[in-house]
Amino acid sequence: MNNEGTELSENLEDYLEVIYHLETSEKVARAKDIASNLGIKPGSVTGGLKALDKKGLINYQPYAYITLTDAGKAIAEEIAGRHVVIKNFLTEVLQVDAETADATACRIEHVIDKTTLQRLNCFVDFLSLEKVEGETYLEKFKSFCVCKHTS
Amino acid sequence: MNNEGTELSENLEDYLEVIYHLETSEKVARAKDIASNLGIKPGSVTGGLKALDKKGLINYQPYAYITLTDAGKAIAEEIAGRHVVIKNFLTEVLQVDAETADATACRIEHVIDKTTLQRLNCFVDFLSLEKVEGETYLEKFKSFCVCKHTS
DNA sequence: TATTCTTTTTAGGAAAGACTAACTATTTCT
DNA sequence: AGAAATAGTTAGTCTTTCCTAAAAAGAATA
Repeated sequence: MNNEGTELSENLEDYLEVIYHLETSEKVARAKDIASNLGIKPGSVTGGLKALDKKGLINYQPYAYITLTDAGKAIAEEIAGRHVVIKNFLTEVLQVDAETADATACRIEHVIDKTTLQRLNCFVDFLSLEKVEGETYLEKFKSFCVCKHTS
Repeated sequence: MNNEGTELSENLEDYLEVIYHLETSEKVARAKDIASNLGIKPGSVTGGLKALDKKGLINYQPYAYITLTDAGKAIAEEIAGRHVVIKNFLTEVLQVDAETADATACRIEHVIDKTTLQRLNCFVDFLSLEKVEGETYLEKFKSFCVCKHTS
C-alpha cells in the first residue's frame, strides 16, 4: 500500500538524498540527473517520484522540476548527515579512499541506528581531537598501521 | 538468469550464513529453521534453496536435509567472518548492545569491501591491544565517553 | 500397519524496482 | 513560429522476494 505513514525503503531514501544534493548543488533536480546519479535509466525514476510524492516528501508534477517538501528535506538532511559521519570515519580513521568510502557510506547510512551513529561520531571526535603524548589518537593509529605494514 | 557465475544477492548470502550456523550448532539445517532464522515463512525458503543449489553452493534434494557444498561453505565462512569483525567493533569499541550489534553487522557485512574490513579489524586490534600511559586505547576512549556523558 | 502430526513443496499472487520501446512535452534554434 | 533536439512519461515485461493456502512427503505413534 506504500502510503505516507510507511517506512521509507532504502531505495527511496537514496532518491531523496540525490534530490537533496541536486537541489543544493545544481539548484534544480531533474529526472535525468536523478537517474544518472542513482545509476538507473530515466524511465525508471517516475515510479519512485510518484511514491515520494504520495508520501508527501517531494513536490511532483509531470514535466516540472522536482523539489523537496519540508518533510522530505528533513529526512534528506538526516540521511545526508549519516552519510557524512560514516564517510568521515572511513576516510579519516580507516584511511579508505574517498570513492570507496562514499559507496560504502551510501549503503551503511540506511542500516545504522541513531545511537550507533552517535557513538561513531563521538569516536571520530575522540580520535582526532584528543591527544596523548603530544599526538592525537588518530596519529598514533596511523603510526601503528605503518609499523604493521612495513614490518 | 540467476546462474552460478552471478554475484550472490544479500538475501542469498543470508541464507548461506544461516545454513552455516545451523550446520555447526544444530548439526543439521532444516527448512523450518532456516525460515525462522531468516524471519520468513517456511513456504518462502524453497525458492532460495533452489537458487543456491543451482549456483552449486548447497546440496539440495526435496525433503532432504540441506548441506553446504565446499564452495558454499567457503562463502559462508567468509561472510560469518565479516560479521564477527563488524560486531566486535560495534560491541567492543562503540559499546553497542549485543542485539543491535548483531542486527547491524548482519546488514553491513553485505556491503563492506575486503580492505575496509581488514582495516577495521586492524583498528580494533590496535585499540584493544596497544597501550599508552598504562591503558589500552580502548580504555582511554571509554573514559572519554564517560566524561562527555556526565559533564 | 494405518492414522495422525509435522515438515516441505507447489501454486498462485503481490509489491518493489529496474528495463526497453514508444509516445508526449518542453526547449532550443533557426 | 516551426522543426529538431532533449527530456519526461507510459506501458508492458522481468526478476527477486515475500506471502498464503493447499497438497504431498515423511515421521511418529497407536
